[in-house]
Amino acid sequence: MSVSTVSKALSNHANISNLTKERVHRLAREWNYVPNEAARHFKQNKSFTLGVVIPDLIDQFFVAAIRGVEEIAGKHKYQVIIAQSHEDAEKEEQIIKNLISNRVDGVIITISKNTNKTELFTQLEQNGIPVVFLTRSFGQPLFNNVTADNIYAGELATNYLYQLGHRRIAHLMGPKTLSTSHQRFEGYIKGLEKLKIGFDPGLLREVDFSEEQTHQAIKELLKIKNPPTAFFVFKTYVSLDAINYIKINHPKLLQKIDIIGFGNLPLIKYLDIKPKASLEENSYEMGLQSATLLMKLINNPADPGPPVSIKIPCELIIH
Amino acid sequence: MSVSTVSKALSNHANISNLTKERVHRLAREWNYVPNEAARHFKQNKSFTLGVVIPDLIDQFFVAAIRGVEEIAGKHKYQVIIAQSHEDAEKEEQIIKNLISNRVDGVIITISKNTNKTELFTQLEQNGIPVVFLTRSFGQPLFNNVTADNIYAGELATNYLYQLGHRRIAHLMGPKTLSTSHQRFEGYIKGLEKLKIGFDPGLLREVDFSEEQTHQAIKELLKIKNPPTAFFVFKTYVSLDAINYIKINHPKLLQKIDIIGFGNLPLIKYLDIKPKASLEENSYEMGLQSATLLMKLINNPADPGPPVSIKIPCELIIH
DNA sequence: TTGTAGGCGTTATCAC
DNA sequence: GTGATAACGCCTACAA
Repeated sequence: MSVSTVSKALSNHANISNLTKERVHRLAREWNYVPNEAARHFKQNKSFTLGVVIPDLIDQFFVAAIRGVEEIAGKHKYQVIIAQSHEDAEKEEQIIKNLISNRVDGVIITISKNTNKTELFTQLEQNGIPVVFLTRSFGQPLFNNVTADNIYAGELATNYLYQLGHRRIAHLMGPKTLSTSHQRFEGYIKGLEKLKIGFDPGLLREVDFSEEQTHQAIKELLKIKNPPTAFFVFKTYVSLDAINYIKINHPKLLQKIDIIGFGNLPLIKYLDIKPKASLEENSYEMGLQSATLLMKLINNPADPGPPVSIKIPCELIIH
Repeated sequence: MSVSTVSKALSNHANISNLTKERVHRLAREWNYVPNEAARHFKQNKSFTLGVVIPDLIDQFFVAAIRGVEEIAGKHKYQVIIAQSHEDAEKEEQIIKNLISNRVDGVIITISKNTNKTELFTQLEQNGIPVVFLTRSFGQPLFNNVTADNIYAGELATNYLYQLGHRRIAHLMGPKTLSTSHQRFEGYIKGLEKLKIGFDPGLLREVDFSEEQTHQAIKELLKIKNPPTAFFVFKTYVSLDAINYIKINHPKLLQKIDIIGFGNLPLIKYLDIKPKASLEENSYEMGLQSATLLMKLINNPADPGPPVSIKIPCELIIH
């Protein structure tokens, strides 16, 4: 029996008789034959692999999102390679180059907070490797992206804090490089406007996710003349550092201050002093959607069309 | 210029003149040439990839260990593929078969709590794919493994609880399938013996890491005639569920009960009611060591030698 | 120092 | 329904 017959039999080609197929499959099992995927990839010029590039696995947001990606990838018999940039743009560049070398069929990426060049990503697309931006994206030019409905969620949070009686609501904004930061800030502003509270620039601080900077921001904000009684925070990990700071330095304020951040993380259930509420970003869903979109792009390479933007709604979870 | 000349030039082969090398490298850069790793892997029958199979990325222990693996892999220009079994032995089997198909050069695995067959792993080794077991392992037959010094750490914990005045020290043991569970239990027993407190089987419960089972175990233990005042727990995630249960159902006991578990997780810093202490497993170090061992095995396929066991010491971190 | 040829495992194409 | 063959891109032994 020839190699080609065997190959066809194994892939259940229509031209092969059932008898032959059965015999081949039986022997393959008997001899523990394992097809060499490397050869297959090489021949087909496909790797059946998705690259996922994220800042850090310690962030439970990404863990949930990856679960969603794996779910979809598995259904398409695709593998997933996970790589962490550790919020370092250079490391990220290196990872992407590696993914190109390895001819991944598509990339899902949450860019690092320091990433400011779009060239690498256009280069990926020019190499026929579609890219989907997850949660963080650039402003322009637009790439395919799946993001939370940040603006609306920002309004939601601001509004809820107002309902709780707060009139001095501060915002800890994310790094300026991220579109996400601007969107969440925009939601905050919109919320304030609708509530007829003016925006006080004195209540705004930018944070880089480091514990020190968060502590510094809270310290400064609590020192101003008419200090905030509530904080709308870029993400829950930052909220936790904020709470820790207040707990230690202003324990009496703890009861009076309310904090809301993005990310309804599993670890919250272990906390005793919880944020007042969290914005559930549905990160698993975001993973599902970005992988679904990516698979679509991979399977229709001819017609990429204009960049797609998918917005996932957030919910306010009160703790 | 021929293909082979170019190939040699790119890999800085000795036989190529410097002039040629320079010219080739320059053009490669200019034309954005990226070598096709798939072809290379195929030809060399190597993938320059390590497979890492772990139960779940939500567990910060594994995230730190992976960081260590990536560190070493990167130094050897190896890629890392991460896959999660979600503590499901079948899913794990599927993952490993996939890794074999993809001809990974080596595997680091933390087996699921339900894994009881060793065949797959001998099969991997028979396929020339070395395996290193991380933290969890089988009793016999022995495979290469990197584990915490569980027995000594168990003694350490038991002893510390005794120093705090406790005489009724319960143990929440991990699943019986895991060698780790037995080792930690052994340490507990040894500790008790050295302290001249007899082992009371009534103070032992097995947990499967689910919240319900942990709650049930604590519930039962607090109901017995002479209930425990301290708990030595298989891992910190279980400790947290235990603390939550006590907090809700026996708030008055909270001050009197001390809990120690394996795993000095980053999330502990956000907790207000912390475990009394945690055993620092040095998971990053464990990742480093297992990857180093694996790279050694990959690079010396001729002489595998007897299975290697590496023990990483633990420290008791008091919160 | 450079070029030639063969082969790695799989699949698509075409001939039988 | 089955078999022969070429081709994918890279590497390497050997020839020139």
